[in-house]
Amino acid sequence: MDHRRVKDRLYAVWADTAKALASPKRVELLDLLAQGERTVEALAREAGLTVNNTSSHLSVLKGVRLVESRKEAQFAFYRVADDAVSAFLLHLQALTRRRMHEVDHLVRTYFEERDALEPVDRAELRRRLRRGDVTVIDVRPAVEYDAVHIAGALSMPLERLHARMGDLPKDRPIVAYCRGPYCVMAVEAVERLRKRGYDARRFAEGLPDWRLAGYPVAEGPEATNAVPPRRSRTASHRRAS
Amino acid sequence: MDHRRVKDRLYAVWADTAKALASPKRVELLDLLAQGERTVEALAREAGLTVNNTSSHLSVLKGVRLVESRKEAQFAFYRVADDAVSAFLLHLQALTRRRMHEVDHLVRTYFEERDALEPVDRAELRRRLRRGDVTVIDVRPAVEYDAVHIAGALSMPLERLHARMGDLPKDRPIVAYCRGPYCVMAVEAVERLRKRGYDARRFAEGLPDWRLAGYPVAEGPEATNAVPPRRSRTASHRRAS
DNA sequence: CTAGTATTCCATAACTTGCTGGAATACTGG
DNA sequence: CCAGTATTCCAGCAAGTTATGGAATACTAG
Repeated sequence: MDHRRVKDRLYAVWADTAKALASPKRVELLDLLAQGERTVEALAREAGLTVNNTSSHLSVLKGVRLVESRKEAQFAFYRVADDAVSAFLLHLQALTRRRMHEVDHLVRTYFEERDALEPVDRAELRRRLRRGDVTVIDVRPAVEYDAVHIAGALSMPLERLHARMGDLPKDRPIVAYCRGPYCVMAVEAVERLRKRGYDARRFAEGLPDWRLAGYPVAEGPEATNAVPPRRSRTASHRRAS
Repeated sequence: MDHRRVKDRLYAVWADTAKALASPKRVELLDLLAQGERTVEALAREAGLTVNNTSSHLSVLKGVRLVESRKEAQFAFYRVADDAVSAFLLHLQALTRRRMHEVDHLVRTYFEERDALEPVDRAELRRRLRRGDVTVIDVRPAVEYDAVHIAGALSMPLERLHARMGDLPKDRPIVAYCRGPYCVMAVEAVERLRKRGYDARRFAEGLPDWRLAGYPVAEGPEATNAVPPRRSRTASHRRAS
């Protein structure tokens, strides 16, 4: 058996996986898919791509088994193939953190503003959620909330924040979260809430981090009475699929 | 602040990291560096590249901070920038495992042979090493042993295995390890040992996995008396640098 | 069956990357 | 200071990748 040939194949296959992530738009698509499954057209719209192009990026991701698809009527729904894929994306982001700070002025200033919003870490958020002395809001689009959300969180998509802000109690702190540590939505939400006098902070990470840590999540739409619950609801711990 | 611009920058930076791993040869170089620092020329030789080419691949890896270098006399020594990088490489390999099986005939048959060698997992190896009822041999080149090795292991590079085989006791099991789960050296060693009647098995992973799990490692050359120690030697647990 | 829609497939053009060989740089050992 | 060695830099070519727009496919609704 020729060891050199085996080695070359191994490295080639690993590099193929990396190659699939070597395009900004594909990373963006995966990042979106980490929030829940979506159609090609939805992905195209959110990532600012043509449908053609999106389709071809998706087929690259599918080729290396990072995503899977199912067909329903005329729609193709894509999703990440495995929790390991979402976890891998988080590793990639963590690995790049240091360089991000050094390299990019635009991003650096954004980070600095972000840090002024007193991020709450995972353990603290969980503690406070258990004690019930915090209102947690999910500012991602409603479809993403419906797919999975932090158990006990209210759905308050950024675009409807203004309208629903009145529902929020002013006498206890609010924590907003969105897609991940680099997602801009929670930052935006916290800024707006603070302007209105709320005691708002942002969750330092996002839904995928929370879920992959095995912390309680729930599925489905928000209960009709939109009053902040005293205690967190049913916790469905799930471990990788 | 323009969120779309920030997003594009973020995804671009992440993709750049992935891009650095999108070449088989660069993955191979990183994989080698995960075993310890090396000069450009040594890397070129082991990966089967010209020095020119190696240098340019290394500068790509350095550009995204996956590796660092230091200059000593006329030699440039490269090393992995951080334990997180080695860990990331392991994730990449794990992520690709399923596809590896499906896709590649050459590799698949190799895997099948490998599994016949009754791999020992990390926890079991540690248990037996503690009890002292196993001889662990490191079959990587001596330089890699000197850089870091499993505490209590003997250095028995593949090319010198034949000569030193007599030193090994026949009355207890031998476990061979090398660079990682996909490294060919331990397989080779176990095959040869079995032919000579030794009770040999291979460690399912490799040195980086062991070290990153926080299990005891040691540095420096082997003690002069090459007799298998009854108990494992000093254990230096280290956590990321 | 027809019109319409969602998606994928394909050919093309602009661009990027990897490899090669030659030249430049920087250090060592006399 | 000189010859030799290790490494990096650079120009040029071959190969591969991305985005685009048009065509093909497959399904739904009527």
